[in-house]
Amino acid sequence: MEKGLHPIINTGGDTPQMTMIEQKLQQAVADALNRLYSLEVSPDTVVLQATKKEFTGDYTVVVFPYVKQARRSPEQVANELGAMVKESVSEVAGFNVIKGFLNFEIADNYWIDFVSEKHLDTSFGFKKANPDEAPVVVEYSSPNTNKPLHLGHIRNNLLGWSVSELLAANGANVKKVNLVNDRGIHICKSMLAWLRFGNGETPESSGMKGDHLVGKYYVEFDKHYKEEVRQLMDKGMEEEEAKKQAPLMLEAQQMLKRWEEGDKEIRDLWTKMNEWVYAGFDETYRKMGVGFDKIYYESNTYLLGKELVQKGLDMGVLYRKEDGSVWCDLTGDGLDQKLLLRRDGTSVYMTQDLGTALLRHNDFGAEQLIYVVGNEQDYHFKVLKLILGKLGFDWADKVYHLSYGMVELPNGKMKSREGTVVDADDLIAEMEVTAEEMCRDHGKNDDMTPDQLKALYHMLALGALKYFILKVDPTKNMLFNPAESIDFNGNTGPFIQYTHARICSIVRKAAEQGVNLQDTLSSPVTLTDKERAVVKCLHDLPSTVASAAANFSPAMIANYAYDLAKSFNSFYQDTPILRETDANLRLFRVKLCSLVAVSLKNAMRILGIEVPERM
RNA sequence: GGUUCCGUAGCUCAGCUGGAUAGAGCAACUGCCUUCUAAGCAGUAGGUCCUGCGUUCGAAUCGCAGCGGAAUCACCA
Repeated sequence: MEKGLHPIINTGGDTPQMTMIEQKLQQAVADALNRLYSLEVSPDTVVLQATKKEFTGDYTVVVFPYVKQARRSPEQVANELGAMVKESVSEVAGFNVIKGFLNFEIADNYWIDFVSEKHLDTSFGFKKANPDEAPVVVEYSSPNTNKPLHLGHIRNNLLGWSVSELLAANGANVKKVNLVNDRGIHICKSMLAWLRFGNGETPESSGMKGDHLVGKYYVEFDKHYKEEVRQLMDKGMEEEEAKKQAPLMLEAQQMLKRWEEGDKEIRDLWTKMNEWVYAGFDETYRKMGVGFDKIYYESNTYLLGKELVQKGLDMGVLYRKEDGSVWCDLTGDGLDQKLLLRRDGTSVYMTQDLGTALLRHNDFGAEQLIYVVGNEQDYHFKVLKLILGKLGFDWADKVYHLSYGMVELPNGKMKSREGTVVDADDLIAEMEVTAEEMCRDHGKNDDMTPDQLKALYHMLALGALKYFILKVDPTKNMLFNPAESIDFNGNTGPFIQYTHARICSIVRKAAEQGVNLQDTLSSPVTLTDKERAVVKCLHDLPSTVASAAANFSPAMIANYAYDLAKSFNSFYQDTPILRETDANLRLFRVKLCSLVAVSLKNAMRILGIEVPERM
């Protein structure tokens, strides 16, 4: 990822006094280095890391970088630093040194105060957005209206939604937008096939979801088109030529031309079929739990793109070939010539993307324009930014392509022709069935109403699916193994949902027993190792949100939620909570539980996953 | 062929700007439910971090080369 292009992510801490222990330590170490050895060290370059489990301590400073200049042995530097920092930072209860590693132990009181202050804060981990700030606009989904959504779109939608939530959690003023690719040759193919072979079939007459119906005719087109190409080739035509000359293809191109000319008949058919598709998409979006602040349609923006092309011609940064097609010469940038208008004057993908970029910039005055689009389009976005720059837009560098990896299946890539696409609606439906089976097997929810059960199945199904996809680094290609995706054990969404439900159960019972979370602790408590591990994990949430946002990586949030859940379960396994007889200790532990529940809920919310109070 | 990305346990993935003995889950094997939800917990086994060279006190992480894989280089989107 091009780090230099990551702009404007606000990475400050949220509530200073509690999250600044790290900075405090770094500052103290830097000061000590200066006083002891006269070294000028910037605090943020002090390497501070969590102490590994096998050593005692909470934070570790690596002193190797300073030993040469200090002219002391690593151990000596570490000991001298440790002693001085212990004096200056009240939270430091002690330290130990192993080789060049200086391990600081933080006083339990610090952790206990942290839990006491935060456990009732339902927005723990989130920063507030400033509504006056220029927004960050995130485009995602961007479907074509000629076929239903599939697994690839699912990753896009989940990522787009989650990254938006993530940036918002980190304090950005986020606007989610969708750019519907509702025009173009692909739609004409569906329309043509429907006219030719459809016999007037509608979603109502067939009982088929609109997007699936239109998709059916897209496949139908391809089938007949292939047949035509084969026939031409049998007559001795070269394949390349046959693909151009097949009557269906010529007719589709003709239809596109008529569409751009505003032919009423074509436009009416187009409107009708697109409406079918939108009704289908809306249902899928609703089931996935994603949505948008604004929806753009390319049919409304492509003309602006054409105007831009004209402007580019006037400016002399674009040129027209003899056949009438318009191009941009990018050879000076190490790239190639790029077509912007076809010979027949119709626009291509790039043309309309120029238009939408300008429109969006004008609409929002955005600080940043993020496009969640697969890495197969890396080249496209490189070119888009270049051309915007050539057209004289100084905001071209605000365009950021959030490029994510492809989804592969165990037996290779998805190919619509070979019927190996995983349909989004089918997948969700299967997950719901699995969730229902799992719940039945466990039999823990027999007293829930049918509506409650249905909602629970849906929540768990989506939790499993979303977590499975979002837990992997977005920039990487991922393998979607259906068998593993429906697993509810281990590093999965339902595991985290389950942990949340368990905690809710404890908190409910605590209330029944008269434990009042508003009460303050009557005396200090002594933390067990497992408690301390849980608290430290909780303490990391704000900084995890900040770094996940800086990296546009929901995966970092998913991993965090998993670590927290695991840490909690380990604690829960062998630590009495409600069974604890010391009322003060019991109160602390319930507070701790409550903060874990809040943190899990908030982390999962960033992923677009809801958590149940019972399951 | 040019460009870009990737290569960590049998499989799927973590491993933050270089730091201590490389971690999880799944699969396999052992234990733990008369006790707060066992969708859990604890443990065993499993590694040439693709290979080689280099930079460094220190490399899975940075650089170069090679091998292997993917994407892209359309008058498709």
